[in-house]
Amino acid sequence: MKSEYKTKTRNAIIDYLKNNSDTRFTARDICKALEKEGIEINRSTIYRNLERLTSEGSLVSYKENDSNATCYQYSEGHSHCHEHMHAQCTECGKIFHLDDEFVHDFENKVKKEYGMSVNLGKTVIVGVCRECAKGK
Amino acid sequence: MKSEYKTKTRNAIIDYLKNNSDTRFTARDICKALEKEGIEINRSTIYRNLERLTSEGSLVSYKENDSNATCYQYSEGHSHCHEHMHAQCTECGKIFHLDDEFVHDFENKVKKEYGMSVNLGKTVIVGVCRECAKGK
DNA sequence: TTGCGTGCAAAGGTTTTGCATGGCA
DNA sequence: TGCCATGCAAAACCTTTGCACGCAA
Repeated sequence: MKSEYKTKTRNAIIDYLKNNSDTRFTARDICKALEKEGIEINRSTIYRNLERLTSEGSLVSYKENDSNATCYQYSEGHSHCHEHMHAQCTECGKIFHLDDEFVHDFENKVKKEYGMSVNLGKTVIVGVCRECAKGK
Repeated sequence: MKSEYKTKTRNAIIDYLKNNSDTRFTARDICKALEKEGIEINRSTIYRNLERLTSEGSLVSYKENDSNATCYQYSEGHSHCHEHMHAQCTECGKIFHLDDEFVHDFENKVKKEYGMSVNLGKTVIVGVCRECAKGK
């Protein structure tokens, strides 16, 4: 059992992600963004905090196929993100939380037809959102 | 328009992946596996071939959340992998090709409810397959 | 012979780790 | 004061790239 301290560094990171909750960032992105705000945080510290915040459920993390860096995004207070499916726009990075009934229908079909138990929390539907589709 | 040669190296890589088509490998995995068979191939060459084989559609590639390396897997002659959804078992890595009608129903629901146009080829459902579930 | 493929070495980028120092409780 | 967090430097990895040489056609 380990206790944790509240530090300026951790608050700066979580605040920045919270205020930009519709965007995903790499460790590098966050480092540079905070730097512009006059907050200099070492890259190692960024990584250590991102890892902790992710395991605490405040952030979601994932890899993109066209980049070698891990992306992080604020999870918008969805404390039960491991219980529902997500969808992400490849253009803007926005994440949608799919907690509708039809998702469970889909889940059941996959189970029935392929014998696979879907892990909702880890599954990310990939596509293009309405706004980005319009913008083209 | 560039022509391409058939080489022992490329054949060794694609044969290995073909003979282990239910498993995903990193570049490192492939390098070590072939080494055990007495075939030494430079890591750069592995990467260059994996990239080409993927763009040709012989392989599928993706990132896993718990590793920083790109995974590759033989695509089993599914030449239209960009047209249907996939599901992957987190235990054994096996990939299922979901080209059923219920997937399109799901796709339509996501479009209707969230305005998102699903990219079937890039979407991977995550879960645990029947065999791995039994094995536990 | 022509030109693509490979090996080698180096470099670039991401992420991790050890250790001393700094800061929260 | 007692620990946890941070900064710094170094290292571990993954991946890419330039160049000379090798090999397929």
